[in-house]
Amino acid sequence: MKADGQTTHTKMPGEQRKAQILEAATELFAEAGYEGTALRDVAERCGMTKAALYYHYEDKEAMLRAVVEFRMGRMNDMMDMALAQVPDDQPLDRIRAFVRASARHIDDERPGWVVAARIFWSIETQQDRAAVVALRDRYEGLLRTEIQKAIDAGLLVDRGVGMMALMILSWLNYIPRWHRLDGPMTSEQVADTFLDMTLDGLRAS
Amino acid sequence: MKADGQTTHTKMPGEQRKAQILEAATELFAEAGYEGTALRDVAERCGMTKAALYYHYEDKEAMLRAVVEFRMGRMNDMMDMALAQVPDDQPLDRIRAFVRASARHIDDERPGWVVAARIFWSIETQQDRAAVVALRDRYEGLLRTEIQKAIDAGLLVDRGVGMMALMILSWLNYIPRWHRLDGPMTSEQVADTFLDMTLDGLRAS
DNA sequence: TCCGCAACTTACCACCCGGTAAATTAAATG
DNA sequence: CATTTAATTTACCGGGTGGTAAGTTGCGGA
Repeated sequence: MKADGQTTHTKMPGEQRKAQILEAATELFAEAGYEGTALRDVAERCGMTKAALYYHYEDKEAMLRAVVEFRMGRMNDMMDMALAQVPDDQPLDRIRAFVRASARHIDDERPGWVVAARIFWSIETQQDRAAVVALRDRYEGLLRTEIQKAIDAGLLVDRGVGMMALMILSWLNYIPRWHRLDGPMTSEQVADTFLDMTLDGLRAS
Repeated sequence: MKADGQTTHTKMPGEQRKAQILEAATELFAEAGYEGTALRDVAERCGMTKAALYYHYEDKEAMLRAVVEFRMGRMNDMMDMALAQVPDDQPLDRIRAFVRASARHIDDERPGWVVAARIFWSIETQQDRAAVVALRDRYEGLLRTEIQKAIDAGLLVDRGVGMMALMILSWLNYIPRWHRLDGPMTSEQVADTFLDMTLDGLRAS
């Protein structure tokens, strides 16, 4: 029994705790990076001790792996849902759906996005890295597929699918670098504007 | 005198040493980040002791500040030189010169670029941060100026100078994230392609 | 020649990190 | 109510970090 009258720590079922740790770690990793985040801080945010984390995750890197895989999976799920609502034969609309859904995700779950886009490079283990890269490729592949379809349908010029996708993904991924959630535009509006510019070009006719 | 027959450490004039430290720190910061870099490693790469660093720089953050300010200044110099070679009344050519010079810089001095573009966020002190942000704004301002001139000359449509600059800077800044120096294209070629796409748009006429 | 100062080394400190072992607690089970 | 076990705490460790104090080296100038 505790000597003083401090609040007794409540216990939680393992599954619930793991999820809680995952979220805390996501936020902290996004703020301070993987190496910049101390396990003590993760524990504190969960209202428990650092040592207790080791009951749920083998070590720090296992935590990182879990966080990244969860976020990447979630991102792919979001994209699938967004694309499912647009007819298969409207590639331009599907591209816009992809871009919009990504931007919405950037605003709604910014820490999660940051982890999936930036922090995952901190994974050192070759095997884990490969698994995560595969998920990332899947996400990017969704966009490439639609671009290819749009080219085949004569809707877009062919500048090389890879380059075209890369340019869109570049300004998309770069949004969280400068966009403020309390600013005048949502990320979705920004992405919409960028996509218009990308499709129509900046040159005066 | 040293007890054994080890090579006596050569001394260097302060200015030269400071530059050497700056370069070593730049490379290490770019590789492992600010927090991920140990001062001992910086010292080792310079062939000296960790403690000796403190003779030249007050502390680690002062080193970071010096590194970032140097790189930002250099970047601005490069842009000035590149722009100086294009007539003032050819804003489209000047935009291309800006983009190309930036891309060349990305390949020629990648660690320096990484420090100027990413690592500088590690500066905690508000004052130092502001000074560096000012240099960054100056760089971006050069592009915005040319875009505005191009709009005024009727060469570009007006989608908002800020947004237009932001889109170009996005894919530019994102290049080092994926581009490999040993790959098939130079960053300059990539940037050239991206700029063509940005100006003319992806949509089939 | 010797002195002075710039440039450096050695030795150390306090602190924080990730990780571990063993004891302890809360809660479900019979 | 006793037992079990999942969940957690306390106490600790080795190692690496940024940073400091005090002594040492070597070169340049009077």
